[in-house]
Amino acid sequence: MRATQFHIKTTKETPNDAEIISHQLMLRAGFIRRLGSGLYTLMPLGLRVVRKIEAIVREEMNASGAVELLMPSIQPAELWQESGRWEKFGPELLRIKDRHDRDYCLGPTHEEVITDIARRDIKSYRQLPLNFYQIQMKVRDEVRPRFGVMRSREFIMKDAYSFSLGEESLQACFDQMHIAYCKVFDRMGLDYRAVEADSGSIGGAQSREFHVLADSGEDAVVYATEGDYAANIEKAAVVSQTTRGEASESMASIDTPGVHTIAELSSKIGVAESQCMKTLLVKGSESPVVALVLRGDHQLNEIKAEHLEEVATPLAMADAADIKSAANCDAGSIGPVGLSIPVIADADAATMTNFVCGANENGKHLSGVNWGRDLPEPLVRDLRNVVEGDPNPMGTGTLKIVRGIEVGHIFQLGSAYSESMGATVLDENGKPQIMQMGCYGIGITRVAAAAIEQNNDAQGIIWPEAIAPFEAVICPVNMVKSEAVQAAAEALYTELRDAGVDVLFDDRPLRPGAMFADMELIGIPHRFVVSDKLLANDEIEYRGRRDTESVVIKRSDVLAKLK
RNA sequence: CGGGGUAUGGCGCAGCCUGGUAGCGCAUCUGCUUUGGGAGCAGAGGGUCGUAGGUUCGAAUCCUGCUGCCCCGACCA
Repeated sequence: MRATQFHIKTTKETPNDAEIISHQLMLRAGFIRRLGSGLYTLMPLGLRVVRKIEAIVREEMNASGAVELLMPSIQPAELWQESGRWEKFGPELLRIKDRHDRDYCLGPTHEEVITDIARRDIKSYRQLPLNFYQIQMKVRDEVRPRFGVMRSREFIMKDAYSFSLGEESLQACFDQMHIAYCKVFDRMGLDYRAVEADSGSIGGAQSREFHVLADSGEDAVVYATEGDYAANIEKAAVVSQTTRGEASESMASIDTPGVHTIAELSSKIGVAESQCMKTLLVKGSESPVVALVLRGDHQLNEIKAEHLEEVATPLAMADAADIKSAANCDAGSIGPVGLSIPVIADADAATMTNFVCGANENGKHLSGVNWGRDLPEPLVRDLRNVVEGDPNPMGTGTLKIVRGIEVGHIFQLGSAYSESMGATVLDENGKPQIMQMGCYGIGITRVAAAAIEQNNDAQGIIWPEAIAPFEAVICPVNMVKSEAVQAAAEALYTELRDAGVDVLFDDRPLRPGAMFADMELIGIPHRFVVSDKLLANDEIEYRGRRDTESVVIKRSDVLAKLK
């Protein structure tokens, strides 16, 4: 590709509304252009990157035996009503009406459509297992789009759906996707982890997320210092090792006017946060509200809480009126003593002695409180997020926490959709069986952003070679004045193209400094400079994007640099 | 959904407080010079100041409504 026939539009200034580095660089280097909140045009450079990511994904999906198709992005409401998600999905589902006033949505995912196809086309166990995939635009009306294509309202996703007879076959499909995903991210040269994840409201089955590690990641990923345990913090189990000591203080009331948070309480009365008790009221499934009790320095894990049968799904905090009627005080003064609602304590909270908690009276707290003596023993559950240093649930080492960007998710759906939508096949006995499904996603556009988060410097982007918009660039110095440089650059361009290199020939009449700066911002992995001075010795200058110095090589050694 | 901010040429901003002919940098175009790290000089084009009202002799500026966008919060006891 010749730069004069392409479209390169870079800017020195950082757009004011881009917060993270990948967003800033993608805008500055001209990979994306914002159209509206969470809506981006993929400019020619950006589209090249996306196409390379897609190609790798497509190759590995095909190699795994999956079959590509393409489903509509507009989906009739009837299908979603059938699966029950028309009501469940919430405001993220962008709903539209057509001219006949019929309801549709813009697909945020395609389980309903693929299940509809499967139930029509797949009639016999002999056709199974089968794995369909597509690479397509998804639409989610995000509460708050941000970080450019990292969390946008329209994005490209590869989604695959497997159909199996029996759980063993489902597990095999799942394992195969796990392997395929590792190959995909390995080929892209990304630093990633496959972690255990919560399976969401559908529940039960296996679920793995693939996270690219980066400080700007929106998720917390937990891994063990020894062994290969890794999990999303939403999922990571706490193995409590503490045991309860003896009660040594008597319960007393203390005045705490204006104290509403654990931090305020801790500093006001000079007691460590870990000695305070945090009491949260949430909507219950049977009783109107349920109390969740945690050590003051621990954080509630909402996913774990939501999975409790006593707690309403989805998790909802009690409102002011609920709190008033259940605890007879306002938020900030609640405590577990004397409550007549179910009290569920985190395992670590349940081993506390002589703790401080709200008195269920505004402006008062209680100190020296002890389970069993001052209030009934609670139900004990794992309610909190793990913290660094917690023991590995697998028994070896301790846990560390890093930030990750979720770029892939593989997930056993089981019969969640096939059952409600009647997707059955006849088994070898001629009996109808519900198909077992799996679903497997990769956020294509998000991978591009994640790769930049992980690979950049002060000059700009440093693309991993496999997904760079161009593998190499030819930079002629002062080509307008030198026919020799022009001829040599053209010859090199032809040679590289003939060798199958995806090369950009920067034939714009720019000064060298401007050209180099552009190419470094754009992040092309290999640069070849052609100049009169070098040509005199039959030489070319080479510089890898990560290199700090250029090297002069023989003209004949150019191709070797790309191996 | 709650709070805050913001809207001025393609981009980034000043001007607004204290009303009086709309300005700067980048980018763009022309010419000359320059040509190994985002060139210099000279010139040029480009803005219904988000939108609808109001106040005023006069509004980018003051007031009101609306809209877009951005940030924070929506894990808290």
